[in-house]
Amino acid sequence: MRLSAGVEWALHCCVVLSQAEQPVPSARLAELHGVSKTYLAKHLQALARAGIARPSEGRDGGYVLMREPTRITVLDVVQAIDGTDPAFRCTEIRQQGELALPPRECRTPCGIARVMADAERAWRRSLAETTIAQLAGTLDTSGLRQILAT
Amino acid sequence: MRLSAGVEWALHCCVVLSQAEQPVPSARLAELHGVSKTYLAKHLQALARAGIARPSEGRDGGYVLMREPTRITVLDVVQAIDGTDPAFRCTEIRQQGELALPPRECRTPCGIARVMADAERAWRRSLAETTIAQLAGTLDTSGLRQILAT
DNA sequence: GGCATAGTACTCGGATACCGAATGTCCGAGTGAGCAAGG
DNA sequence: CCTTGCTCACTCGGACATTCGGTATCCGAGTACTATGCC
Repeated sequence: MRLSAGVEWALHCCVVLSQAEQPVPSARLAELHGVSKTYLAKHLQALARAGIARPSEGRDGGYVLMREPTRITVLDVVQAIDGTDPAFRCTEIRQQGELALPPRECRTPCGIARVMADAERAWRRSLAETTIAQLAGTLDTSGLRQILAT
Repeated sequence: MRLSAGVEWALHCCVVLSQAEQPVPSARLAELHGVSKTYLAKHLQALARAGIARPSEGRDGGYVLMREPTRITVLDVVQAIDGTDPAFRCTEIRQQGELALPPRECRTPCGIARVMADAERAWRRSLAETTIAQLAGTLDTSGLRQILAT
């Protein structure tokens, strides 16, 4: 199980955007973090599709957060980049092969799928407990604000 | 984020093995579940490397669980197949690019990495709460035992 | 009848192709700001 | 001085290569059972 590197990029970008008063272009965000400009742009598009950031075009354009940083959770960003599909997908192999169960015994979810779903719920609940604002609060943002002003 | 299909296969196989009194060959396990024999064999090797199942060779050989089903958790199986590497890997981009932090401010883990690690801990804790024995207890094993006896 | 031995069929194990998704890159369409000219 | 139109640089957005891990397969090495022949 592997999480896309874009998740890390997007989270850092959201922290930066939470401190910015003006739109920040994707190329600028990439420079600030030392990552690929074009590939970061792709992930920022995902943030826009999810309603987390809003792009503005033309000169002096860039991305702006659409909600207060206190109302954007880490889970929101992770799901925007990585999608909302569950990591574990039950293929119902209990209905396949020699010891296949009859369909009428499969009205309730497979026990294995239930355990995996519970674990992912716990994972999502944990991620939803932290907001972008809290992340920004854990680090010194004075230097960040100064750089953004220029 | 996507979990290997082998995880589902391995969990089902462990449930079957928990009900078997004799070694069960990998090819037989594949038939029982209607999955690829050779690919399942690969995952069973992973279970063996993790000390969950033990293979015996030669005729009438096969796999046997190495511990009581009550002492094998779902997490054990998931980590045997999927590995123990965390899904989120911090690449320390806070030390890269224009707003790189000085190394002395990076003695403690990045706040983002901490949040992600906490979530994965919650995920693992949830998976560790269920054992193979409990999974086997949720379904009717009479038919399974009968098929295994033949 | 008991035992040694050779045969055999069955098992696992690692080395080898294949495929899809994540990663990374490029160029074109669109837009807003700024400047210049005219009133 | 204000308005209006144009220009232009800058932005995003989607379409196009490349790399890597998961998926799937095959054949060889090794072993335990079994049948057979001998004592």
